[in-house]
Amino acid sequence: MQTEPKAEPRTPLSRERVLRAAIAFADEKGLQSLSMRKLGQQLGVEAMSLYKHVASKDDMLDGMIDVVFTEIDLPFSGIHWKQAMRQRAFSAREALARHAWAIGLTESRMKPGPANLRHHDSVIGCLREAGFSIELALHAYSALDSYIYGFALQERSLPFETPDQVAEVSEMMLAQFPAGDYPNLTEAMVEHVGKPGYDHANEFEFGLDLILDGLEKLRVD
Amino acid sequence: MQTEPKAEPRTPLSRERVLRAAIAFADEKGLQSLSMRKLGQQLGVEAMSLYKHVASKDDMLDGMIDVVFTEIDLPFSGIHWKQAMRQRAFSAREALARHAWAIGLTESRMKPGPANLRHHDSVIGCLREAGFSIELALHAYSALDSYIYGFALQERSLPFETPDQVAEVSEMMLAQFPAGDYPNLTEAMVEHVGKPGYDHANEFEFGLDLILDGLEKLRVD
DNA sequence: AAGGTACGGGTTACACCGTAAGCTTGTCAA
DNA sequence: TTGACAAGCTTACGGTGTAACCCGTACCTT
Repeated sequence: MQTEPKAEPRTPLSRERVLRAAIAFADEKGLQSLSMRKLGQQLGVEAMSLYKHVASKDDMLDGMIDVVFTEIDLPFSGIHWKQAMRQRAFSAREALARHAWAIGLTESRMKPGPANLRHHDSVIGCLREAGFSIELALHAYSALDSYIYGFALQERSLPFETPDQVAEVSEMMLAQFPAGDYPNLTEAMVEHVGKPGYDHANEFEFGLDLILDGLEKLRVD
Repeated sequence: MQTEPKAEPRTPLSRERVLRAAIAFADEKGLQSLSMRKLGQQLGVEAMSLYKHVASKDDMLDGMIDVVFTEIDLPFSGIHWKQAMRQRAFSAREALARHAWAIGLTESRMKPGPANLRHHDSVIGCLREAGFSIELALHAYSALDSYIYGFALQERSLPFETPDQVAEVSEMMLAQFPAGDYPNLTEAMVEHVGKPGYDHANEFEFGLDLILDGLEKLRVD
């Protein structure tokens, strides 16, 4: 039995393809259950074959993070810095919500990839151009990114997504307390549930504008 | 050979002791290398014995997080809300810096422990007492905690700790760029390194006060 | 005192993990 | 033709979380 001449023209692997598949897997099944073996299976390949395109699993995670940074808009030039920072922040929040696993990979940020560096450079450039001093630009960047990442972190750790789930979870938690244990929290949750118009995007904007308005006042005109 | 009557009076395990040992281990060796076997070894016990006091490793991680929350000061009552929030924020940052692994365990926050709930209740109570409406109190809490956690997240992912390391890392990164790739980032780093007085605590306060000042203006008197 | 029972340790075993080392095969240049 | 090389596969090793089970001791009930 001779080997067939052109049996399977399967598209060859590449770092790009491995990273995209890994991201898709993590988006769907969670970072926890992403293993080299399962990823290989998904790609129709043995686990060890992945190592031809990726130095190690950690290297793969680094690469995945940098792809996520690719999806975050750079601040647009030609518009007011505040508007540029707002749009960048929304874009970042969306990307981090889309890839909930990314925010937890803090180890990977110690070796920032090119997309990450490019992003840093672009944001600092935008602020400098708007008249911020170097120190103030760095402070502003730190404050904004801390807020953005922290919000994404909290959003990700919420045990609900839809308003229905909010109500459901609230009731369960309220029923679990000995009723008088957490009075302020209880009050807040009851009030919270009573208002169906609550939106995460609103919540995000509130803190973001708080910071942006504060920065505007500190800027040197 | 009969068994000795009172050979080893080793202190018995308990959930408390397991959690404390796990925290100490994670503080020292990192969360990555914390395994049930190694933790058991540290406690002079087989790995499986830990499961008599802890339902699973995840349950242990949940417990560890709640212990960390125990170390965060509740907002002091009897002082100005702004001061209370400031001290709480500093305390939280310290605790999260002390236990760098804690910020990454977002999964565990989906099942908040009693210390966590108590903290929530206390903060909301402090803000309500200061005259914030329920909505504004929740918005304020969200903004502040997003900032605090995000700052801790970023601080943890910095590849340096001492000012010497800052200079060292800066030079390495600058040498690695093709010199003109990231002009703004380069300028910022050069400037940054030139100023030895830079302090993380300052950076933290900057953003924190930005938010607190903004909140003060929104509060209903 | 006798028997039961619950607790807190240990032992073994299993399925899964990342990856080092070496093997095979197809492609293409010399 | 030959030889190098890239990109797959196979095997194997040490580590992981944990289910299932075993066993001595302490205490409670009768």
